[in-house]
Amino acid sequence: MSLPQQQRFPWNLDWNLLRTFMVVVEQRGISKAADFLGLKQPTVSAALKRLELSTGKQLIIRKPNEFTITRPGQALYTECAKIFGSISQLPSLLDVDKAELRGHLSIAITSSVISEHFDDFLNRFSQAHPHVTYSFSVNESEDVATMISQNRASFGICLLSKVPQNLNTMVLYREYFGLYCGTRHPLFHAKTITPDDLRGEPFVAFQTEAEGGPLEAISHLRARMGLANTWRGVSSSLNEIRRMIMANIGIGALPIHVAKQDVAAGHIRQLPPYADLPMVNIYLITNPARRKSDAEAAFLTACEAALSAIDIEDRTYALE
Amino acid sequence: MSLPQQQRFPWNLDWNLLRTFMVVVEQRGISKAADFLGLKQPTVSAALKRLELSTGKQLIIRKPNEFTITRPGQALYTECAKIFGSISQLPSLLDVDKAELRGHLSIAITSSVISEHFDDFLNRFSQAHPHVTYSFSVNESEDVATMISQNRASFGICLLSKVPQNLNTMVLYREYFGLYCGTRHPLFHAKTITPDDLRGEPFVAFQTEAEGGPLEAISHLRARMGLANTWRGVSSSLNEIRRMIMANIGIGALPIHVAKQDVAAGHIRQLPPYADLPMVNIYLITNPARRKSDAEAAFLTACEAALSAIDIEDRTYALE
DNA sequence: AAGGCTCATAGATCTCATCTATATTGAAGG
DNA sequence: CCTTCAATATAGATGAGATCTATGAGCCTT
Repeated sequence: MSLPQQQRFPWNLDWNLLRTFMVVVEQRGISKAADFLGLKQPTVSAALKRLELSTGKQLIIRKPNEFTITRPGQALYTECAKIFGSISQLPSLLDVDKAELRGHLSIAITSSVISEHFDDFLNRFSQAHPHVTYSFSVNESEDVATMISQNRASFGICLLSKVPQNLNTMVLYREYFGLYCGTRHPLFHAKTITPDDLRGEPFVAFQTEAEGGPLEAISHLRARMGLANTWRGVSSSLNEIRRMIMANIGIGALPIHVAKQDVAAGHIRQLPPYADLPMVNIYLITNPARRKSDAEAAFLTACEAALSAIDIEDRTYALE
Repeated sequence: MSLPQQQRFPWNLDWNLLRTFMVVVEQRGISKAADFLGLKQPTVSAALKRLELSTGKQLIIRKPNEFTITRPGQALYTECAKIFGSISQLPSLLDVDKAELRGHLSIAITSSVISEHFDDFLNRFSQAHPHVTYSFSVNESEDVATMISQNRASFGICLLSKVPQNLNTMVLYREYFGLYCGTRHPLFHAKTITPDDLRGEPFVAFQTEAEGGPLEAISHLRARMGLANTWRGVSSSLNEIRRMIMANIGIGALPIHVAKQDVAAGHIRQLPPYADLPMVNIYLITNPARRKSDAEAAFLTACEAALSAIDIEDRTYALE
């Protein structure tokens, strides 16, 4: 449970000590800093000692005659001064009018995005800002990335075969893909299924399973299991893949957290393998060059907050 | 004495509340934040209330059912997240090796820089870093600025007629210029001196007193007092101006804090006017495009700290 | 209505930053 | 060599205030 010491640092640290340290450096002395701060000398002395304990570095060499700031101390001072600057500007930053947030968000998204977390977040954001409007355009992942590059939408949500330059990305969630067959498939009612049973089976596939695409890993999985060499059905839409599996056009891959309810309802059945399944990241991408509207900025901020609060493990959708 | 409320903000604020606020936003709730922080709910509730009191803004609308972050709250969260980020990176930042700072500082400076504060700072810095070496090249202000633009020196110290684009500047100190005459000048022993006594008097001048130069204000002063139309001596060096004044080549302007000791020693005498004297800033200029060495970065940091500690009023050299 | 969430409030408690007082250190000066 | 001075460190007392427990109030669900 305990994180490495490095990670805990900002939590254990008393942030006010940074301000005190800044003053000590600027006033060149503990006594002078104490005067400046309206405190007594032992107070500041103790504070500095606490900070040195937290950082694990000697920051200032202080003797009756000497007062020298060590190299770590110099570096720390620079940062403290910056932080102080940010905090100084907070009042004016907060002085935005409280008018209802208005504006429009155009979101480019792929069909296969299914995430409780994201729906939940969207719900909360729309409740908090009832005057923000939304448009969703559904596209293939590649086109989503292109639209964001061309600044034609506020954000994109899609799969990525490689993280593009010039775009900011954050991982919304992760999913695993498993193989499934429909009720009409002979294997659906088999007692046990061995990997060999899949040999030569026809299959349906996402267009993005092609070599070089973001779902490339799925085609590797198929190759590993020895399925047929060519597809029998193809689509870029998750819903159509699901339809084709249930219609028994072929075996196909689905995100297991999406398939789960269909499995529970007895519509489809998962096939081997059950471990080492391909994992895929679903990204929210933005164009840093875009001049963001208030609504877009607020959305991004809220989204970052939401993602910070949830560990990536908890946004990794696996069978529990 | 009391600064505007805005200025006091970073001092009055408990910086740790920023961290708490960040968690409240990310966890979407006071109770959840309390769990996360290992505290109890009323504690966090009180903390948030304190923060809202400090900022003077409602940050979160919290009711048993509702949890909405206001616009100021959103803005604050963004900043808090940034600050948290900086603090998280502190440990690695402080992990610089403690080896003695070495390196060289090449400083381009004008002749007329005379400042206890700067000498004092330089002394302390050189004591703290005995292995740093220095070279001073004395040039006219304009050339100093050019050298820095061309990245041919670490820093420059000079007068500026206008603050240049593309260079960072900070005011080292301010000085006032007064008019002086030497012992051999008839006015030196006059009982009283009226402004009219200066009419038509010959004078000596800094080259930078020319129209458009940084000391332009001095030529305006001369015009106001009705001195002769053309100069009798000119130099870019303060020492030579001083020499010419004492040699009675003409009346001349000197920084009053520099002239003070000569006045006290009976070498020169100040002439009217005694008020509304031209004020001049002496700048330390740096080239932001320069890739700074460790020594240069440390020097700048230390210099910023020193300047932050001393109010500009106290770096304004006037007769006290 | 009852139960279960949420957050706010009140009062008790106890931690810990701050204080006063004193010791230590090293330099400067008689 | 022994003060004096000016700085920092240490020790112990004190008190403000952050934290706790306990309770109340509002709102939703069952």
